[in-house]
Amino acid sequence: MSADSYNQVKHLLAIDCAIFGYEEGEVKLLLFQRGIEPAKGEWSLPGGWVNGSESVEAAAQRVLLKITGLSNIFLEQVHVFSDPVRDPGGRVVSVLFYALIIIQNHDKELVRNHGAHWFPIEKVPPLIFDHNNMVKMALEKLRAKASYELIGEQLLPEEFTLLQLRQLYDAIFQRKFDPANFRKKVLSLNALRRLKAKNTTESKRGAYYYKFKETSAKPGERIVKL
Amino acid sequence: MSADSYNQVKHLLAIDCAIFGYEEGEVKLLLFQRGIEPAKGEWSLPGGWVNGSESVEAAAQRVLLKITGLSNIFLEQVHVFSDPVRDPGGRVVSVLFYALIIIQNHDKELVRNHGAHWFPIEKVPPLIFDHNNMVKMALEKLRAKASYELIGEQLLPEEFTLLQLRQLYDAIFQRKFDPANFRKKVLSLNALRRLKAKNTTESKRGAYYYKFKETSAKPGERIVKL
DNA sequence: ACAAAAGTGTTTCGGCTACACCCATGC
DNA sequence: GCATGGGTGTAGCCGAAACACTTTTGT
Repeated sequence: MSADSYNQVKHLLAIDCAIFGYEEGEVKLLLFQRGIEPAKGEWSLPGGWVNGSESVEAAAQRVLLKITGLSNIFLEQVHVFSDPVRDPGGRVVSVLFYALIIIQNHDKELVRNHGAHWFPIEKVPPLIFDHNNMVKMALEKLRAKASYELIGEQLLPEEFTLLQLRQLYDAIFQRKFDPANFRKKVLSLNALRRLKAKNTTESKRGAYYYKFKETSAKPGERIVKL
Repeated sequence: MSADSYNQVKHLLAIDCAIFGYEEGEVKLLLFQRGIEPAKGEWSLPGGWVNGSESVEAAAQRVLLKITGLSNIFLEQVHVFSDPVRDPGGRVVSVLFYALIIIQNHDKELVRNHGAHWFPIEKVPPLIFDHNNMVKMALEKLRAKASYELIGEQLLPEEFTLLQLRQLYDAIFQRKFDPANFRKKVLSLNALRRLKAKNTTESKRGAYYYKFKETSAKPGERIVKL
C-alpha cells in the first residue's frame, strides 16, 4: 500500500463458497439458484457481500451459517476473481473459498428452503459467470490439500472405518486406492486413534472404527502423489 | 454472490507485492519507505490501490512497472488480508502477490528514487501492519512453487550455469543441495537447453551455459521435498 | 461353500542420498 | 601440484506399488 491518501475508489466485495460434502461415496458440491438479477434462477456458488467491519473469512462463515446452519466450518481461501467484467451486474471483486462440511450434520431443511441442491462433483451443471472456473480451482485446492495431509475430519462422521476413509479418497481423486497400501500409509501417519467398537454393517467381519486424534499440529505429510 | 441487490457497502481495495530478486547468492526482497500516514517512513511492501476498472493482477502489474520499470512480470496471488483493523488508517482489504524479477534488468535508478531498498530475505526489518506476516506467506508460496517446478527463468539472467541455478535453490531453501544430485535431477526434468558457450569466470574448467527451453507447458514436477 | 471386506506380509522397483572418483584449469 | 568447481558413476536406503494370502462372518 502506498498512495496519496485513503480517499480512493471503492469496490463491491463479495465472497463465494465452494462447499464440499461427502455422501454415498461421492464428493458433492452445494449449489444455489441465484436469487437476484442478472442471471436470476441460474445455478451458482453460494456467496454474499462482505460487510464493512468483517474479514472475508467472517463473511464466508456468516454465509455458511445462514445456508447450512453450521458454524465454525473449515474453510480456506482459494483465489481472488477481479476481472472488471466478470459480473455483468457490475464491478464486483470476489474472494473464493472452499469449505468442508460433514454433510450428515447440516440442516437439510435450511438448504432446501434456500433452493439449493447437492451435486456430485462430476455432474456440476453450467454455472453463472466464472463460477465453473471457480469450482475447478476449488477442487484443485482440495486435492492439493488432501495429498499433503490426511483430510476427512471435516467430511466424515466423527467415527469412521478405514474403508470409508479410503472411499472418500477414491471419490476425491476419482481413482481406486489399493486397500492394503492405503491402510498402511494412513496408519503410518499416526493421526488416527482406533476405537473399541467395530462397524459390521459394511462388512461381514467387521472393521474397527477410527477417529482423528485431537492433534495440536501435524506437519505436512504427503499422502498422494498428484 | 447472492443478496438483495448490488447496492452494498464498498471497500477500499489494495494490492501489496513481495518482489523477489536474486543477486550475489542471496534472495532479496524490495521494500519501501511508506509515503503516507499512518506509519509514514516505516518499511513496507510496495503496494497500491486497485482502480475501478482493473483486475487486482493489473493493479499489481501497474505498481510493478512504476517501481521497477519492468512490465509483464511474473506474479501470483498469495492471500487476501482483510482483518477490519489491519490498517490503522482505515478499513482496507489487501490482496498480496509475490513477484519474481531478474534483478539485473530492473531500473535501479527508479527504485532509488522511490526510496526503496533490496533486503536479503534473512534480514527483513520490522514492517508496518501485517506486512511481516505477508512476507512470510509469500516466501512459503515461493518455496512451494520452487519445490514443484524448476524456477529460475524469472530470477536468473537468460543464460546461466548449473552452479548459479543450484546456488539460487540454496538461497531459496537456505540449505545446501548436493551438486551431483542437483545436476542430475534438474537435467532429468528436460526443461533446460545446453548452450555452446561456457562460463569460465566462476570455475577454472568452465561450465556450460544453459537456458530454459521455451516450454509451452510443463507438468508439475517435484524438485525438492519440503 | 462362497463372497466380500479386514487385515498382514512379501517382493519389486524407482528415486533420492551420499559418496567416490576423474577432468580441466588457474594459481 | 593443489585447490576448485565440472561432471559421471554407483551402492544403499526407503517408500510406493503390486499382489499373494489368511481371517471372519453373513448369506
